Amino acid sequence: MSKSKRVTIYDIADELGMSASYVSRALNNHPLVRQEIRNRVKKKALQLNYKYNSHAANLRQGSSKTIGVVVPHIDQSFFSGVIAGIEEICFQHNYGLVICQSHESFKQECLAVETLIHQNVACILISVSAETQSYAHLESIKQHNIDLIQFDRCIDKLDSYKVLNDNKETSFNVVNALVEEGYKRIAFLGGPEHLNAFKDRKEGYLKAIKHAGLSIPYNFIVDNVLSKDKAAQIATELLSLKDPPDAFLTVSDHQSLGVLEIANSLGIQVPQQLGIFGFANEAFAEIIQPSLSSVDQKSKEIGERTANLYFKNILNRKDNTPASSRKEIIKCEIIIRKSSRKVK
Amino acid sequence: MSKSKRVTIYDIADELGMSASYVSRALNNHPLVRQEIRNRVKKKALQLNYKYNSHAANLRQGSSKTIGVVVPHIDQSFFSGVIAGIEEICFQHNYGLVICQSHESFKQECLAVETLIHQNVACILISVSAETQSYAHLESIKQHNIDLIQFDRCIDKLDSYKVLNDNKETSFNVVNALVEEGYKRIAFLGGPEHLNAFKDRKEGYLKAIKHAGLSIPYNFIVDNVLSKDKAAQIATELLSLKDPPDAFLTVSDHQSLGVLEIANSLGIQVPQQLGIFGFANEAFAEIIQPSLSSVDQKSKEIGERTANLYFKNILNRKDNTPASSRKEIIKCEIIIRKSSRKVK
DNA sequence: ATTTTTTTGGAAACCGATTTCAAAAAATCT
DNA sequence: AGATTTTTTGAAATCGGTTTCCAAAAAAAT
Repeated sequence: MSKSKRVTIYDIADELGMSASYVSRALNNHPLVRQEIRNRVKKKALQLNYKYNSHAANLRQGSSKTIGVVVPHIDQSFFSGVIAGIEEICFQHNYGLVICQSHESFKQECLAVETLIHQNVACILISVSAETQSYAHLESIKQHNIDLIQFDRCIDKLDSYKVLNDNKETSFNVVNALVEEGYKRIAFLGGPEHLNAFKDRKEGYLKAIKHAGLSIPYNFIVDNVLSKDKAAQIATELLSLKDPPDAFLTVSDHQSLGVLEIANSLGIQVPQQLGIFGFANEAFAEIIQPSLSSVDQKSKEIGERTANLYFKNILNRKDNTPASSRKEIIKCEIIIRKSSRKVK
Repeated sequence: MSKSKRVTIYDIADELGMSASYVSRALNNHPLVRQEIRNRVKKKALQLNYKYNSHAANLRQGSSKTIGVVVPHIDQSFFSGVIAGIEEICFQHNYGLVICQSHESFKQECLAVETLIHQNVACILISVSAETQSYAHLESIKQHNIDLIQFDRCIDKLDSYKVLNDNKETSFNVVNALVEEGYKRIAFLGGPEHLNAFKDRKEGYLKAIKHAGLSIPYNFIVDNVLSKDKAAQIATELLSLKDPPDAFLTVSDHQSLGVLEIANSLGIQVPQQLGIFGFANEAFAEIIQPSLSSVDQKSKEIGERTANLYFKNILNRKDNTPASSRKEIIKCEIIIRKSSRKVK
């Protein structure tokens, strides 16, 4: 009795002297089966330690109650926050969750998508890798009758629901806040421009600069310096100019940290002489001295909204939403801390 | 031609005028099929946009190339690190990964385990919830021929592979390091004692105290104060004693942060008057001022080792390792920063 | 008492890949 | 050439729920 075979509905059927089809219906609360029988069957199932076999059901039904997620890295706080949100919603709907990392590699992203197609997931939620420029692999998802939702990092040209932060507006508002504090020479440290989130943050910045009528030297605007070290290097250069910036807006908190460290080492007072504003509201932002102003991207909410989009707008509904309105914008929260608060 | 049916091996077989069974073998590089035919079949598969159906294969084979993971929270840095490690190894072996959160709830943990059994995963990797005391649900996993590996938070009595940090030794060594720095009145802020990780850290602390021959007032040792706020509260009490502690060892960096903030507000110099040592090496540990000494738990390595245990020791092997040696210990790395370095 | 409707239940096909078993084809050996 | 071995190839069963279609039984209506 060691290699016990799996208990199936046939075993239950035998024990109760009925047919497997009836057992199936009973277990699924089918209206054609009386409550009394449902109870009897369920009791027996429990007694025999029966476990439903998803694969069998999925094979027959052609779809699985599973959602696939592809992110660049699970262990980045933004993405793990999103995933936590997705998981919660899926759990509520009794859906499973399969998670893949692309490691920012286009090739691995394609592989992940393949795997999810094989698994016959109902829907794929994806935030594309930094390398991803083409999207045949995403088109292929739809060809296989699998729904697709993009979040955070989206391919614009691809027709799908998209869940995004209001990066441009937020960036615009942040600059306005800096201007109100009295900062005038605001530098910008950006990320790779082909990712919409970073592009939008830059656009918002530029718009606000224009709106405020400030004149910013061209070399105050630097793209593609996403790491702390690169940011520190640029900060060193800019802060040793004759007319240095009096504030930095960066697209990540790590960049801001780099700037802050350089300011400290150069004896520049933050926020009095230099304002610093980050993005992402990492755990350390409120902890460091001076505390770092930043932008909360509401990662968990992004996850929840993304997953809900599937359950509310796509599932059980012919989705004829016009392409134009297939965007959900999650408002960021601007958190002003000490690093950008010059006036009391 | 809208609701196109899924392309199967039968379609490929038809097109090539051979049987489905042969196609299956060709796609799987079965030795009985010539390379030439394999190529031809694969080419046609690509051409028809054929996608393998995992469910069909899983149903037939009775096992899926999928691993299930259950953790309390995905978005805690330790666990997201572990998961990143697991994912990497699974990806290498072309295994899928299904991730569930227990949210520290016993009930949700049971549900998650159920789901994974339904999915017929090959193996479940689990770090139990804080609520989990009984383990019938974990026994049930084994009854269903699914392998089980515990990591970090383990039920000792349950027979399974276990992957753990050397919490006790590390804690012992940390206290020794504090003693060497000249700290003598070392307080301990612990976590819930029914979780082995926290229990072990306390034991290591006690052992080191004994070993160093220090006498510590009983009220310097406080259990179950895992949050920053609780730790801050206790620190306030202890630091206002006539003979306060001159160092704190805590079981998390958040606790240490609480202690640090209180020390700052009381005007107590860290590390000169008070040494602080955390656990987990959160991102903020090296960033705050003074930088926080902490313990790197090597979360990613835990994930890798846990997953590898399945692929190397369990899969394709009658696992007759004696229960005693079914433990993998991952050595922590002690990172001494400013908060505990009194002497230069 | 007969017909119609409703309820209750089961037989069998189905989903798609795998695998066993055996037959057909090719190659090798008398 | 015929017999034997080896290599290719395929038919059919299988995994376990789901679902369609149909039949029998019970209840209601005529």
